[in-house]
Amino acid sequence: MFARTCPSRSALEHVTGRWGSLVLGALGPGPLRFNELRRRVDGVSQKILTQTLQALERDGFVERNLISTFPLRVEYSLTPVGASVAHRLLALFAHLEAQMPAVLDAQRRYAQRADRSPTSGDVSVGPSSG
Amino acid sequence: MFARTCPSRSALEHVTGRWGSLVLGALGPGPLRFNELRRRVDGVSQKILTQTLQALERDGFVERNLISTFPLRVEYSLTPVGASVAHRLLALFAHLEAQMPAVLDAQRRYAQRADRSPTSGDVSVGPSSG
DNA sequence: CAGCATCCTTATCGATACTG
DNA sequence: CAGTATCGATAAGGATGCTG
Repeated sequence: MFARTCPSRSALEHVTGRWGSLVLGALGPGPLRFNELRRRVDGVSQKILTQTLQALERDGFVERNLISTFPLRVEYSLTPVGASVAHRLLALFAHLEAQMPAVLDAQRRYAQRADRSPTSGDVSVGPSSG
Repeated sequence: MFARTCPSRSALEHVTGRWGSLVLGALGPGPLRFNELRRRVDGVSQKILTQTLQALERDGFVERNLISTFPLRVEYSLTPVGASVAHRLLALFAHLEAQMPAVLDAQRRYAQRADRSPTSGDVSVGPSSG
């Protein structure tokens, strides 16, 4: 896993990538359609969501169900393997949220130890053009 | 967590980022020095490792211990919060590795459903210039 | 609604040189 | 050894227009 040549590295990158983890987490409670997913995973663009879903489908974490009505409908759901991964991701999310007070406190203490200019921290999450 | 404006998103990105997760996982068993870490997290450059460690230190997941000998020595270790996060990450890693046969199988089946050209899959992990 | 193709901007990353 | 600073290549990501 720590080796670059290990095939699990690419799967890990899909699962833990910026969007992969959020998509898997969003699908945890149940199936979602493309735009539902897009609203849930706030900030993701159509292109990136498509890419992410394809990578996750290729790895067998996500299943794509095409419903050929009009307008077109596509439902994404977790496979058993994907669900087991999502379960652990959601546990990580919850744990991380629970630790946020400690994290924010650590960030404040870190900012004081060295004189970082107030704008140099990475608080940026992109422009509001989502 | 799924909202872009939530401060936990940046922490999540550090924890689940390409290198953040591997660094936290590598520090799980015990403290490591900079270059030990660099060897363990195969493929990471000096610059990126520095960046990653600084982000993790800022969030309070990693502690940096400077030992002012000659040559200079720095030991990185997990904080209690970092350890709890790393614990869950390592569980995820192990689970992911256990699922790799299923993942590789899914990738093969996916490649057959649509005629992806054999070289278009993302197997790239960069050149061998480590 | 769901997704592809294209262009273009921006961030990521790696190689190099230098400090302590 | 550990880390900073800078530069150039590359890849990720966003905006737009088009298809079914």
